[in-house]
Amino acid sequence: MAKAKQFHHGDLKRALLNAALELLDEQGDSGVGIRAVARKAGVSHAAPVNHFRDRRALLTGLAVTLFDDIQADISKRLERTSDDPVLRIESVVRSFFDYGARHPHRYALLWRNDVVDHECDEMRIREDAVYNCICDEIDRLVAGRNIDKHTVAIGLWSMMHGYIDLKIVGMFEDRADSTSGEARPEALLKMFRTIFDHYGL
Amino acid sequence: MAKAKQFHHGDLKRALLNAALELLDEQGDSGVGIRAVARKAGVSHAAPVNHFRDRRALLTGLAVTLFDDIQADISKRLERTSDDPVLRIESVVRSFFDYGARHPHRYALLWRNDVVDHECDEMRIREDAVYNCICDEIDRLVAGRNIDKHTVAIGLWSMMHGYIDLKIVGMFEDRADSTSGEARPEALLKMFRTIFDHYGL
DNA sequence: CATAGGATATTGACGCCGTCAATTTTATTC
DNA sequence: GAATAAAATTGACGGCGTCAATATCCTATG
Repeated sequence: MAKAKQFHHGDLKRALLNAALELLDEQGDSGVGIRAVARKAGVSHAAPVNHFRDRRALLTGLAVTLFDDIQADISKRLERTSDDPVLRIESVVRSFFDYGARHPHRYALLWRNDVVDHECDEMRIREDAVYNCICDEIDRLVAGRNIDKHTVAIGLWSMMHGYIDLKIVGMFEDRADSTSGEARPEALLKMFRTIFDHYGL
Repeated sequence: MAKAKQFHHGDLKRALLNAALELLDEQGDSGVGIRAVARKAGVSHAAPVNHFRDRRALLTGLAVTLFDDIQADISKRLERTSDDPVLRIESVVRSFFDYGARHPHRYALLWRNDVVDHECDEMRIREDAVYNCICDEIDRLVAGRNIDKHTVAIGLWSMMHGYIDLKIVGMFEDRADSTSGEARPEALLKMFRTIFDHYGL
C-alpha cells in the first residue's frame, strides 16, 4: 500500500495494462497503441515508455497477463477434475475453447508473431506452462508404450488452436450447418478421443 | 497486349499486387502499406486508391491471389493422385503444410481477420473452394454412414491449420525435440488416419 | 479530327501514430 | 536539506492512411 500510491498514479504499469485490455476487447490489437493506452490511463503520450520500451513490449506484457489468466482458469478446472488423464486433458481443452469463444481478440493476440515477442523469457515461461498442462497428462497416458508423446500433444494442441482460430476468422460460419454449432467443440473432443481409444489408452 | 500497355504502367493493379507480395515476404503484413507498395511500384503515394479503396482492400486483394495460388497447387497435386479419398485428402493437407512452411508470411495473412475482409464475395468464393476440396472427399468417405462429414472436415481443417500456425509462431520450437521435426507433419497425418480407421473407412 | 468526358495518376494537406531528446516534476537517500 | 535517481511532460520528427484538388492520359462521340 505504501508502494501503491507513490507517484501520480500509483503503479501506472498496471493502469496501462488495464487500459490496454479494454482497448483490446473493444477494437482488437490494432486499437492498442501507446498513445491510445496513455490517453485512456489519463497520462501524457510518452509516459508509458518508462514501463514499456515500445509498442511491442506493451503488447507482449499484455499477452503475458492473458496467459496468466488462462493458466489460472486451467488450474481451477483441474482441481475439480478426477485423476483420469483423458478427463484432465479435456478439461484443459475446454478451458481454451471457452476462452477463445468469450474473448476472441485476446485469444488472437496471443499468437500474433509480429506484435508479441515469443522469444523473451516471460513469454516462454508461460507458454511452457500451458503446453505442459497437456503434455504432462499425455505423458502419463502413453507411459511405457512406444508412442511419441510430443506427436500426440502437438496433434491435440494443433486441433484445439486451429478450431478456435478458424472459428474466430469465421471459416466455419455458413459452411458447416450451424444447427449443432454449440455442440461442435464437444464433437471434436469426442473425435480426438478415438485416437486415444485406437492406441488402447 | 493492346490492353496491357495503355497507361503509364499498363495495368498498375497487377504491379501493385506484385510489389505487395514482395513486401509481404520480406517484412510480413505490417510492411505492406499503401505508400510502401506505391513506392515499390514506382508510382505516387495516392495512385493505388484507384485500384484499392483502402489498405484493407489492398490486403484482401492480395489474399485472394494467394488463395488462387494454393488452389492451383492443390489441383495440380490432385491430378496426380489416385481415386482413394484418404490419399486425396492427404494430398490437400500436404499442399497446405508445404505452403505454410515455404511462405509463412503469406499463410499468416490469409487468416488475419482485422486486415483481410473475409466477408466479401471474392474471398468467400475462394474459401469455399478450398474447404470443399477436403469436405467433398470426406463426404465420399463417410457416404451412407451415420457420421457428420462437417465434424470430420472441421477436425481435419483445424488440426492442419493449427499445426501450421503454431509452427510459424514457434510454439513447438524447443519444446518438442526437433530431431524428427521434418517428419512431424507426416506423423500428424498418420495420427489422423487412425480416426478414419476407427470409423472403418 | 477535334474534343468532351471518364479513368488514371499527382500533389498537397490533415490527423494519428511510434519514437526520441530535452525538460520538469516527484521520490528517495545520504 | 541537498544530491541523485525515477517518473512524467512537452515538443519535435518522419511515416502512415486518407481525402480533396489538380493534372494527365485514353477513348469514344460528334
